[in-house]
Amino acid sequence: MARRFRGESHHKVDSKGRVSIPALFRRVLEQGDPNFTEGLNPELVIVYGDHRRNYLECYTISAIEEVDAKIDALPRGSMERRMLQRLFHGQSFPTIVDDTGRLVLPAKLRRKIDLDAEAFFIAAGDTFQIWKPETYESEELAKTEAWLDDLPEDFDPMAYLDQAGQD
Amino acid sequence: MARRFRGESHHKVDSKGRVSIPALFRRVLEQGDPNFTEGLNPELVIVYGDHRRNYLECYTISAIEEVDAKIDALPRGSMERRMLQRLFHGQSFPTIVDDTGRLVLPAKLRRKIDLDAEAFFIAAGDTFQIWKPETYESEELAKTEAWLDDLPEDFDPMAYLDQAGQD
DNA sequence: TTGATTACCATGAATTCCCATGTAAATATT
DNA sequence: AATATTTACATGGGAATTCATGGTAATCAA
Repeated sequence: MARRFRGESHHKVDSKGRVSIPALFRRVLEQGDPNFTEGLNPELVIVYGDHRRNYLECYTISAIEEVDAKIDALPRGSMERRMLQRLFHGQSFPTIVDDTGRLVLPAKLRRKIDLDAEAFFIAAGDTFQIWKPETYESEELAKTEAWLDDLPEDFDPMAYLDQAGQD
Repeated sequence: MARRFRGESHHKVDSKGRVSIPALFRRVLEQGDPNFTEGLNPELVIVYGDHRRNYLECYTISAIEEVDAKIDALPRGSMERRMLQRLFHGQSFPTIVDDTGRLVLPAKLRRKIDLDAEAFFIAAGDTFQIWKPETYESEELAKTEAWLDDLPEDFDPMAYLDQAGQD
């Protein structure tokens, strides 16, 4: 298993769409790019999805290559394959970290998630996500709260950990 | 695996059939043309298929060479071989990117997919497709919706990714 | 010779490149 | 331990380049 992203933070987005990538995430992007060498800048792929998705999901090169391999393994012409191709090949944007550790988000992507002066970064396993802070707060947190509310008062989410391997 | 096409975008088609190729796609076409050198323009092959296909599928030179090799490997005189030859050799159009990064689509090809003032480009695996925007939306998206409707409310298409390796 | 195709030139907008600065964090030095 | 130095980070600005698109002239084809 490759190195994981961890952490969350806020960063300014300037008028050209430039936004700093959390420094810790940069280290992971570097390790996840087979072509990366000291002095160079790592590449990555931003998957933005269809209108229902309101955040950007960022993949390291090796993470996206794993996905590509899985898609290639699906039968040609199958609906599953078409769907996943549309998402990962069509609705995505390949890019590279710049010399100052920033990402440039094209206007199209910013508009899609309604991003303006500030972006929220949060790790999610072997990818990380970029949200408009307000969206994240209202949408994601609300979802989590609602979910926790359905559980017994003293329920400990850690319980799920042990369940995981057994399915 | 060669560099993949990634992304989607809309471009104007002028009265002469000229249409800009997404800049990122051009880089892939360049890398996929064994004869390409700095200063030159890459070649590519557009497969348009029979009357049932309503989009154009564009191959890099190396991608089409792979296809050709596979066809050559089929037994002479076999139906499979004849079918594939008709599609890839007969119903296709070899061309070249022009100096300004555009493709010139002959009237015949435009008519075939009923293309007029605007074209939609979308990456799909190691090729990219050119659609009339309206066709793409109605046809592709409708198909998707119908398909999603058959699935459980909260189903995540991503689940197919994990399934993929196991079949 | 007339409609179509190809080659050249032009331009505004978007994107990339290069350089600059303040500040926080890490390391070295008395 | 306290202070000085260096290094890494986050952010900003302007110049240079690339892109998408349109137009006109030259070349073909029949």
